[in-house]
Amino acid sequence: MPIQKVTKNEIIAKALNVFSNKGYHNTSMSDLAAEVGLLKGSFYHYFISKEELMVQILESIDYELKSNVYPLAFHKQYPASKRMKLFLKGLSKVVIHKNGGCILGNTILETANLYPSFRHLLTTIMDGIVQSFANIYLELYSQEQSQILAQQTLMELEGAIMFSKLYSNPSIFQDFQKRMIQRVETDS
Amino acid sequence: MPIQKVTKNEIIAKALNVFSNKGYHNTSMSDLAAEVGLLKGSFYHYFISKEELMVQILESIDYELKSNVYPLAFHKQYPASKRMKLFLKGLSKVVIHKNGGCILGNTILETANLYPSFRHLLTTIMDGIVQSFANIYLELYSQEQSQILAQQTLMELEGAIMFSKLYSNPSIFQDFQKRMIQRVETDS
Amino acid sequence: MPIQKVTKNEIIAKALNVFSNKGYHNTSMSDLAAEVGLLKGSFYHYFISKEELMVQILESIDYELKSNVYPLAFHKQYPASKRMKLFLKGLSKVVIHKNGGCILGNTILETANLYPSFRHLLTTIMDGIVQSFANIYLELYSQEQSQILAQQTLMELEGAIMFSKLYSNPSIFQDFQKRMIQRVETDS
Amino acid sequence: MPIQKVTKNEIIAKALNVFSNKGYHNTSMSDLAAEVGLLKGSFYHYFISKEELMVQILESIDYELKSNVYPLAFHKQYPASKRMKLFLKGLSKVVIHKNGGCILGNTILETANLYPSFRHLLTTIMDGIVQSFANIYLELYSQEQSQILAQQTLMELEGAIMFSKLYSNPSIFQDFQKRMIQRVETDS
DNA sequence: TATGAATGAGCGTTCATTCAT
DNA sequence: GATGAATGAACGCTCATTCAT
Repeated sequence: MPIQKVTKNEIIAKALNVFSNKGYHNTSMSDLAAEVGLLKGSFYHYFISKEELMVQILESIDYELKSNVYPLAFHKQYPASKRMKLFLKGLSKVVIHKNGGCILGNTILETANLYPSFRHLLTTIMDGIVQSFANIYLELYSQEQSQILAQQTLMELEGAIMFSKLYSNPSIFQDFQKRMIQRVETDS
Repeated sequence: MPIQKVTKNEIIAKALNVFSNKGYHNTSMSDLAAEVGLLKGSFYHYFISKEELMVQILESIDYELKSNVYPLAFHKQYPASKRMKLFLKGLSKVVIHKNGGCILGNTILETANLYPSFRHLLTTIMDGIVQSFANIYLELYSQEQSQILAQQTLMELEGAIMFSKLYSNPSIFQDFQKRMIQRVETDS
Repeated sequence: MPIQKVTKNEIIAKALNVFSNKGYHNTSMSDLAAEVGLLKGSFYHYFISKEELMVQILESIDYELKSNVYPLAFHKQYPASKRMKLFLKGLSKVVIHKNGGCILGNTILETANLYPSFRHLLTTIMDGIVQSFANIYLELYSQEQSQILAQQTLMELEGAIMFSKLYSNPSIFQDFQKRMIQRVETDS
Repeated sequence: MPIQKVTKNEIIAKALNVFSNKGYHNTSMSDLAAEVGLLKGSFYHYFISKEELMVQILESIDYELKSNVYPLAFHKQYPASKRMKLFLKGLSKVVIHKNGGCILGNTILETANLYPSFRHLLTTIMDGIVQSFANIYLELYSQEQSQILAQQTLMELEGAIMFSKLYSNPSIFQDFQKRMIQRVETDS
């Protein structure tokens, strides 16, 4: 076998970081290649285009969430507050990158109108997150209320990350998390 | 005397629209010039750079909000719900563009880490909006609670616009507005 | 007015030469720019793409032939042999370039199946040349025979240029010309 | 022992087809590898370069013509017209590919000035074809006249193929064939 | 003020080729 | 013999910007 400097997954992980920090259009293939330690041209052995790379990043996020994060919201034995805490932690790990904000929010605002291939994946992921939140709320609220609360939660989450980024102040997002956990605490 | 084809304000208004729809990095000076009806070279008589143009756009937004929108939230005779309604309407007019979302949110996510000149203006504007919301909430809540609610409101607003854009569904943002108005309704 | 290093027509003339010598695909925009004394990027002020440049080259050939060459074949007072001689000379001047062969033949073989925009122009030009030959033959042959002979003549012309190029021997094409002139000589 | 996925001859046959359709410069090694079912890297076990591949294609054409096609023109018992018919048929089979035209004409126009290694082979082949035509004409014409007619025939053949390609009309080439056969028919 | 030619760097992508495995 | 990762140069083209006119 030939020398393998990197794996596809390593590229996806590193590219995700660069995109998070610089945005889709402001990230060049050179930036990505440099981050990975390849030449620009070599990048195309792994991904046929910049667009396809982003698609695969989003797919890997979708997979990661389905495998490891959504289940946290559906855990049978934990109370809502614990599930909320674990879910937010897991979600943050996959989707939020220091200083760069949330890859989902970033990508939605920058590209949703331009790349249908992105939009479809992004809606799938956002739907999945909302349903997970909704399941947590179901412990305390009606079906309908849970749905609404879940959507609001994700909206506020994206807003909170935006604020954190603008003010370079991570505690804004941490406060948001605490608020969400408290909301589902039943201190009987 | 030479012909003046456009005014600086006209350029700012049109450029704001283009940036809202295409994003900062994905908008070229050619795009802007074409929209305004100037040639690329002529553009530089009005704005020395793309960055400076965006700065002036943000400044004009700041000015517009201070002049015409924040006062709506401080109106002495109107009840909170009416002020909320008027304020949201005024804010949307200045800051939200059809399909393109909110220029503030877009610009924060795309550029806050890259252009300090943008960041300062954006914080000023976001602070102003939060304080306006807070003033509305003050009719019903404590100082501290109003502050928190105001920040949450703006977060959720940005999230709601993001959702509207992703799902191409303006009613998500309209529902958000209704929710905010109801929150401060005191139907005694 | 800004400094003008070159005119569009100069570019067309020089690009025609380069394309004739190197072929369409083997000619890079850098090659063309260098020939003209511009940077690659500057080229795009004159032609929006390589394809469009070739289109305009073909259009200028069509125009040149219509203006100055076809009329030679329709000259009322000259005998067929003189018209043939003048027409071949005029045609060669526009369409054949030393060592590079015939831009029409080259472009047909290399691109006719790839660029519909080229094909349409090429057929127009080839039709015009055939009709001119046919008009010369009409002095001695029937309508129908003239048509056939005209087409054969252009075929042989392209073949003769191909041979000249392959053997680096211009006299092959010159012999062809003599043969064509003799064919319409009426030595009464 | 390692698997041999293809033979050199198979590659040559398939590459000939691709080059015929797309031209030399517009055909990439990836195109060729894909057509053959090999990966790009594997290709270089068979041919050290794109140029060398084309050389071997031309050599194989030369060989094929010498083995199976030229003899048709020298057949002792057949009359000129039958030899012409068989020879044209045999020649077409080796050298002409549907839609793509004649590999010889294509390659001459595109590369004769660029690759001396091609030029030598191409002249050898063209000479061989001319001599075969000449031999057919010898039945009816003088040595000298046969030579001239033979060269003219090949020129017109290449021109006829060019026209067929430009107008996407194979009957132009078929008409040419009929004309050549009739020319040597002696209907006594 | 407006023009548009020119720049030089950079874009995303493809090229022919190499070579350790 | 076959692989496919890697190269480095080049591709066609666009970028933000400059400036003589």
